[in-house]
Amino acid sequence: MSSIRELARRCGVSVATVSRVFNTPEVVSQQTRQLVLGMAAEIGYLPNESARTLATKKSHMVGLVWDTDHRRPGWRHPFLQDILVALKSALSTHGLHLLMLAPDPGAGPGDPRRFLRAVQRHNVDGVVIIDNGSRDPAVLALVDAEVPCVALDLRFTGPNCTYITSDNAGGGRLAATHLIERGHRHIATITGPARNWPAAQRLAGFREALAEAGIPLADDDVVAGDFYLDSGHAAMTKLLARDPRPTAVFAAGDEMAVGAIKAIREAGLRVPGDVAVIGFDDIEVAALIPPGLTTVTQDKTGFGTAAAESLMAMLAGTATPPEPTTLPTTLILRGST
Amino acid sequence: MSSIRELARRCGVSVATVSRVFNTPEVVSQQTRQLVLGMAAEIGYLPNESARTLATKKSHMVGLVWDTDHRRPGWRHPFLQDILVALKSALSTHGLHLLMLAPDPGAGPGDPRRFLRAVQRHNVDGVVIIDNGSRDPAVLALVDAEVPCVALDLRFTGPNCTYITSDNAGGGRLAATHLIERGHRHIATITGPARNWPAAQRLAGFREALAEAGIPLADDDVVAGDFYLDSGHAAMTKLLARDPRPTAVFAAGDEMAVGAIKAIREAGLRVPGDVAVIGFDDIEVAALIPPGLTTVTQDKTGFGTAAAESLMAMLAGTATPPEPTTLPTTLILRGST
DNA sequence: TCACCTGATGTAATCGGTTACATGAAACCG
DNA sequence: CGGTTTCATGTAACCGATTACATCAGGTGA
Repeated sequence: MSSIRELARRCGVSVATVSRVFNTPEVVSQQTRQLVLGMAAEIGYLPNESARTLATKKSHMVGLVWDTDHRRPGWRHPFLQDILVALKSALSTHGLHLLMLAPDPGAGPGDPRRFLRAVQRHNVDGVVIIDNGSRDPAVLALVDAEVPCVALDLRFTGPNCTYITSDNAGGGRLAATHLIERGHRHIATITGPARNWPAAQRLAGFREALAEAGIPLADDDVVAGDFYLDSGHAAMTKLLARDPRPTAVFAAGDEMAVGAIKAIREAGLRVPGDVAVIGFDDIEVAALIPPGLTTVTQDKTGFGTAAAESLMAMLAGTATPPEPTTLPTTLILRGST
Repeated sequence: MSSIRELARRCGVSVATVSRVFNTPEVVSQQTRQLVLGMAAEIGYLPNESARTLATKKSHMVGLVWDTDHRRPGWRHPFLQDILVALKSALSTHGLHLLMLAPDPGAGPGDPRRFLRAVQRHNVDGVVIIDNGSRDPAVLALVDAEVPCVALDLRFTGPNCTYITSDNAGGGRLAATHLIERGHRHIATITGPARNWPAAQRLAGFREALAEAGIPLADDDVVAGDFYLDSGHAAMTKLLARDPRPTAVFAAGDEMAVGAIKAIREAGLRVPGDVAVIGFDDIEVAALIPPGLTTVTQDKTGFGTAAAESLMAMLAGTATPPEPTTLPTTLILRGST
């Protein structure tokens, strides 16, 4: 691989001039610029990023901390996967590469600095966190560090940290309103884990809209799941045992909604005839299962672009991190309501 | 950030000794090692990877080239997403980080070297290609380069390139055998694009097994799709118009299988009563749609670990790339057959 | 004519590591 | 006891860029 010295020698100029051609072309004369560029193309010269990073401390890489908790395989969650790939393309348009970080080999498996160390070693310009809500100390260590940091679908803040979430409350409200408009008056909900913030917000919005419409929500009509299929099935089974049974259910996640539909069918009932179901997330299955799951969609592409933009703002060197971004949610009508 | 010189000064040793403590600890005396390690922990010293890479030309990063063709958004395919995350964790266990490469900013959008350039600039130790089969020149440029390279679910070979695929022919055979055992004698298939190698292999295996059982396969019972849902629906519609109509269908991808099921239902027929359906891939939906899709599963985790191992072998410096890996496929029984 | 500015370029220190080679002390051996 | 190993460590060149500062030629204005 040819170095900058080699290129400089061939052009009969100094290394400084070559460097300027690539970094501040406007201070180099037309003539020299052409010469250097031409020769660079000819011998296939490419600046070495490691050397640049060493000198400038900017790596043009964003570190991704993903799925830190191996006991809860968040990586299987299609929603998070969609966000990941959206993030990658958004960063690409800014010329940033995404480094999926392995924990630092010098740190033990439980070391709270295992990701922070990896971040520091690699001189990444910023960090994005995608995780399924486990309050892993290794993640919190990042949030408190001085590296610019953006958390996706998690409410983390810090001196250099902001976050992106959907308008979960608005989405919950959307779901309730839709069911009310469809004429339902006895509506139950399958919510997420109590300590999960997005889940709590969805429930809060849902509650508000019901209250505004003067529709009561009994405690027994609120059942918690864990966002995965089986919990939705179990919760729905419980709800079907109620008397009178609810005519509609809002599940705070699509997988749980699918589980609920399964339970309803197994009870010999029909969707949406006997019980209407609305979900949240709009993952791929939502469109594929019959009769099609009506759901509140989250803007996965928006997560990616918002994260990239927040990061760019912080890289530009603002004093305080940008405000958290809240992405609008919208209703997707399908056959289940 | 404290440097190696700072640490050496504090310990009263030379930088060479400190470097040895981290790279070849066995040549350093117990005593000094303890001293250096202790002081390193105290002042929070971490070796700078950019500097190491500059000196050693090993970055401990694997470049990922993902979804090069924006007209065909392969990133939406759940199967590829599953492979991606499996790859990430497999590499983690080897202490390798995964760098999702953006095209080199110095190259135009159509430049066939836009990924190769990014690879070279960043000194990545190897490259993994995950792509939806578009024969993008920018991908082929990588395959022909001297950087170790592994292609996933693509049949690419080169001087330093090997690939991982499933036993697609075996999977096709599995599907056929299963349907035959279930008593079907008129079996159709929805295959993938003609030029797609995995699709062709699945079809070949399927054909063989039918032939061995003495069951004919009419040309009209073979319809091509493009792996996406709608094409499966369209293909099935065509097949249902046949007289007599097939009693079972093998779809070479789960999304197409789901589309087929939809078409069958819309025609007022039942799965598996009137038409049995078997898919390929085992994506998430397969388990979620009623009645559950019987399918041939690909080992996504296996893709990740095999890729990591092939890469490790090449990094160890073998003369020739390792043989391509073929991962076994297995039958997953669910309700659709 | 001289002092001064401007624009293009060069010199050399620096970023933070690795490593070939040199050094020196202690151990070993006949 | 002199010579040879062996072990632990140090010295300094090097990896490939960036950039503060110096230099120098040509142009400007008084």
